[in-house]
Amino acid sequence: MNISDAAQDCGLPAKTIRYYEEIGLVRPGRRANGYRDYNEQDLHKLRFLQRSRGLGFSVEDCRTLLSLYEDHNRASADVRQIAKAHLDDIDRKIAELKSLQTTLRHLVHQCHGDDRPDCPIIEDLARQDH
Amino acid sequence: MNISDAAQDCGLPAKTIRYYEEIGLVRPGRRANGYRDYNEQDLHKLRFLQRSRGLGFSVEDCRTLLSLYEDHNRASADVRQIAKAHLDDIDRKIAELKSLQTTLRHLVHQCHGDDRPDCPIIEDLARQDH
DNA sequence: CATAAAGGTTCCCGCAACCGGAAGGTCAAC
DNA sequence: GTTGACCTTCCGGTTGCGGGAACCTTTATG
Repeated sequence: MNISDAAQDCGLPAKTIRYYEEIGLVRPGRRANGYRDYNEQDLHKLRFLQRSRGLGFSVEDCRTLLSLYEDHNRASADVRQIAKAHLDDIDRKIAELKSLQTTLRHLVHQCHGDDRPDCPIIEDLARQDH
Repeated sequence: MNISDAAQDCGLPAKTIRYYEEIGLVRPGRRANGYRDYNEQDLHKLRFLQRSRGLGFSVEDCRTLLSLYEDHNRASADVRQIAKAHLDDIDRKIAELKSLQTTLRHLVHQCHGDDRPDCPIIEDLARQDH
């Protein structure tokens, strides 16, 4: 199967698939003409990567997850630990963003947004006591 | 004022301050020996940048905000529009992250995380029907 | 059958916003 | 005078690709 069909199948751009090969994640065979040739196992991996990346795992996490996926003697604790760390990261990011959201919401709400220069947002940004 | 004192004052790393100069945000004067010399106006700008970046505005947004800050004929609508767009962006990011959070929370919760290979997380990542 | 379009290949640059570190000049203190 | 703490510029790396050039192969069409 050619790369564009594989891309269609797994939902990843061809560029991304080539990149994953370059960093050693999925190495398809090659035809006589040099074209990449994806078999069913390659496609499984690509779909796995698509899904993992879609859940926000870093590419390096995906590499580890993929090796655990293929390791039938894995400990589920290893998988769980990666997922838990990622979840904690997301929790932190959400908390940060919510804090920004609150501040910005107040500022945007206070600014009348007309053609006068008077602006609580700028005033806040220029305040000395942060 | 030397760069490390300026850094101390505004709360930005010296590396960052040099970078901001390189991209034309804050251009301090130079002493005879070539050292950067920050005056009170430069410090104001740096503090403004520190605060704006801290609220998550992109450096390019900060550039615009800084020019509005210095433009006493600005329209507050221009400031508000930037802040509003940024806020919308944050709202979207929070929504995305919350969705991931929900999914990951379920998966992490379902995995017992022991030394057996049986793992709902891996099974989900390997599922065909996403 | 010739040719054009659509696919494939490699390679290299660019993004955002810096950080780390090397090589070298300057300054204050002991 | 020399040590150490500054300062300078420059170069490379980060994450995860995307865009595009230059070139080859396959397929469709007149």
